[in-house]
Amino acid sequence: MSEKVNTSSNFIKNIVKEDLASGTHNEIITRFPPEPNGYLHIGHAKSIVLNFELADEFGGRTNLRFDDTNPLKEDREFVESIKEDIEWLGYEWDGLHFASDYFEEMYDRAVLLIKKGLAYVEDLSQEEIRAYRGTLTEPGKESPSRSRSVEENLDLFERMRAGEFKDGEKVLRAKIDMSSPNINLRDPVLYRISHTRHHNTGDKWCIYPMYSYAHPLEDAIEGVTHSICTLEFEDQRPLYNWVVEKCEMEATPKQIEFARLNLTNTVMSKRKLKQLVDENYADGWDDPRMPTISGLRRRGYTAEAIKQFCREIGVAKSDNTVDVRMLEHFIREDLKMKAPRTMSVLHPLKVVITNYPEGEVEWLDAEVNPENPEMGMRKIPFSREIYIEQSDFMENPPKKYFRLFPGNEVRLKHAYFIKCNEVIKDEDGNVIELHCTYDPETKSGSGFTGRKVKGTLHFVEASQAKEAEFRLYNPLILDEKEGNDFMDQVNADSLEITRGYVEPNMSEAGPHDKFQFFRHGYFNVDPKYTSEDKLVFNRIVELKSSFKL
RNA sequence: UGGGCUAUAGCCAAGCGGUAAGGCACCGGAUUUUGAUUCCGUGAUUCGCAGGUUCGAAUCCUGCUAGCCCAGCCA
Repeated sequence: MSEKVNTSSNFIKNIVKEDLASGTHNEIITRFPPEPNGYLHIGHAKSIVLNFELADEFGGRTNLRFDDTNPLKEDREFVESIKEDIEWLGYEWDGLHFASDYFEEMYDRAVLLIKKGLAYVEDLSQEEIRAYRGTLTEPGKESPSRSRSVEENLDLFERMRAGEFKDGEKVLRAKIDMSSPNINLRDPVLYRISHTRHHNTGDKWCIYPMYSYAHPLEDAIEGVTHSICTLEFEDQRPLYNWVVEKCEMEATPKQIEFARLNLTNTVMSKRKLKQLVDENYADGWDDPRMPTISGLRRRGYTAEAIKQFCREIGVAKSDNTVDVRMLEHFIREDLKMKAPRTMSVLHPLKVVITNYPEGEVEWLDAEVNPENPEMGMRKIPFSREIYIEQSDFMENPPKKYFRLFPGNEVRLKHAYFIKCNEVIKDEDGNVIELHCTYDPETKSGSGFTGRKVKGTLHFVEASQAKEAEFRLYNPLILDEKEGNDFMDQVNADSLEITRGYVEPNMSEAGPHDKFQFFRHGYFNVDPKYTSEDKLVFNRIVELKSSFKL
């Protein structure tokens, strides 16, 4: 299968085309700039696909840059998992950088700002700064520190760096406009003091730059031409441009904002995902119900399906909530030709074929994937005792029920027609076994046309069956449930674990092998819980079905 | 209510003054040894609303309405 190319347009692509046509840029350079303080999720994937494929389409380059300007929250652990996820998605970054690589240059540029009278060291406390900032509708007022001399500012800033002050005692601010209607321009903080060890620079620094100061410099230093971020940074664009200009950066990156991804039945914020993990609603960040890249991977989503989804949802500026069924569509489409078909019984019901010879096992021919004949054939056993799905039998079925019921005949996939003659129940009245007869003339592939049957069931032969565990997932979040707290929307039934049977040849299956369980859906061998003597499958997604009881 | 942004079908989304792409979902129908797949068909006289400009407007102008974001020494 060849990689699909996104031919559709979006406003960012249009900007890039214009910049190339006008000669503003000869090469496109983008970057994916995660903060190493958590795991990547499908929303990040949207940004990753956008940045990497946009540059690639126009022969440009994309850097991976960790925005590690806040050592209080960041950790090495996350840079490794982020790199792993990007690589798994199949992208190769051009340069691998850290914001912290540029701390020295950022410091020098701050000194430049001070010398130009465009930055000053603030004595006011955090609370006072907030009070002086004004409100959304009222202008702020200027701090007494604002009129400090360049010399004094230079001295104070140097002493901030030297560690002479405690956390929060001083701060470096840009001198812009305290009465700006855009609050981001009311003398924003550029540097704060934090005597915190940094995962990259150790104890070298005790002052750290703020995002709004650091980010534009990082982009400019790397020669990024199009700095793509999400909508909430729109108000910061004037500040972004101010920093690039006043710091006299050679390159002039352009910040472009797009709407982040929202998915139905899903929460995407790091805070909420963390809460689900911390309160044990999820089995870690890679729980198959999580929208994290690692969760989707464990669930069984392929990189190709995730990427194709990201390409097809488009890029725009309007708030959006994409139907999660669209994501499901792309994994079905990707696995349709790739995944071997196999029969598994998730909720077993024993069936005895009373007219089949005892002790005999015959091996039937079955296609591995009828949609992809190149995948060849396999052998499956058949004998007197088999398991079928509990939901494939009803003692008193409604109309249009094509499956097994007393007196009805159905086809067993790859095998024979069987007819239900007797229902065995336990003392509580539960159906525990069926007695059926088969018709040897109806063998699959024999060309039998004597009579037709409405239903085809899957089965697993009992003596050769291999036991397995199935983990059936439902949405973690229920949109239709209302609540003030998103935790009220957590689905109490998001995981069903069953034990059943798979075909004997499944003993060869290993972690991350993907299958289509006939009439059920696509499943992935779980890499965490599968062991030598235990096969565990994650249901990636069900097959679509128009069947309604 | 200061500033920024957004509004095209149930959900995404293209469109850039010449008469509404595409995908998902849904619903029909055909084929089917998966109630799957595949195939075929169906939905906007209309683009948040109201005016205006124009031979012609989703596209330009004016006014309104609704939603999202901003008052971290987070990113």
